[in-house]
Amino acid sequence: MKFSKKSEYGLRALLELCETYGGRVLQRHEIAERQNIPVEFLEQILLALKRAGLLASRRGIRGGYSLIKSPEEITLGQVIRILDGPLAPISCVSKTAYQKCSDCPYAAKPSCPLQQAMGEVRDAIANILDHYTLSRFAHNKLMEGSSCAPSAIQ
Amino acid sequence: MKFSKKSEYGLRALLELCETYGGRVLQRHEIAERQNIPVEFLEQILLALKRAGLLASRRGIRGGYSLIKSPEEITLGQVIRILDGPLAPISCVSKTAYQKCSDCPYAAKPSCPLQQAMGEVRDAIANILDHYTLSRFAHNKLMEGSSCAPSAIQ
DNA sequence: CCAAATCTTGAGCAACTCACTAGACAACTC
DNA sequence: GAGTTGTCTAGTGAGTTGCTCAAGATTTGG
Repeated sequence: MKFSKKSEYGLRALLELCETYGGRVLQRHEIAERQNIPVEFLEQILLALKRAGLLASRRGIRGGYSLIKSPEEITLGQVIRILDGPLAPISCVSKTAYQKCSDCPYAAKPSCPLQQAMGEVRDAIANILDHYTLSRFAHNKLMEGSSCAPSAIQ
Repeated sequence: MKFSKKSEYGLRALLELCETYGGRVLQRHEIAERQNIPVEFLEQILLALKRAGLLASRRGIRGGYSLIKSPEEITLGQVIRILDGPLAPISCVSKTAYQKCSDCPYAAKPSCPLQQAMGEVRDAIANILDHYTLSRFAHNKLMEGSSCAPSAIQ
């Protein structure tokens, strides 16, 4: 039940691109250095985000990437779906990539316990991530004392 | 962002074991057949659940597995954590298996955007699964018309 | 127009994980 | 003590993840 590095890197890269939104372009190595991401891997991620219409790019010596959608319009859910595929914890509850369970004895019946439970989980995840805008996401970076404190951890 | 087959099979197996709770034991092949699960794989799952204290087993010709905790006391969250590991979507927000991000530039800072967002997701997932008891889970099987209808799907 | 810097594309790969299999062994019942 | 069950350890093939490499296309500066 993990998100991939791809999503993580993608979101961190967008954090940088948010900062220069409307201004200059960022080159892949700038993003890579600041965010500590292997540059060739980052490239694949940026290209995927470009194909999805979030970024624009320019080649050549003054080239680089830039956000072309407002950070208000982009949600974490969109980004993760682009890079990681559907959010649903099992595919029989996915709204974007539904697939019937092949081996589940309840697949044919009117109600499946697993579908019921996992559907709730899917909705909860989507509800958060599809309403979490990039601008709110980037804003967190600036706030102080909002606690990553490892005190609650064990 | 998927749950493994292991968790799925485990939950489906527990559905069967719920039915005979307090009564007779179930043999692995009975569970395997009814739930359409490869029997040797199921075995590993049942053993893990046994080691975690949810099941008891008996060897020999009258052997088999049985639930030893009440379905009211077992939650889906417990089961999934036993079989799949922590629920957290990235390990720096796990409460049961925290690990500091190695490469994240915000790891040292007072607040990390990713941690903030993923923490919310973690809490939402845990909130559902840690309050979803096995007895409520098993109950869904019996209800009619609660709709797995693929109408809302695309 | 040439050369350097950048993005673009596609292929490749080592390590890991997932889903499952196999086989030797231990314990229980009749 | 024979047969039937669970227990344990190891292995394995397919697929995914995370990353690298190399050959191109495009832009700009000189």
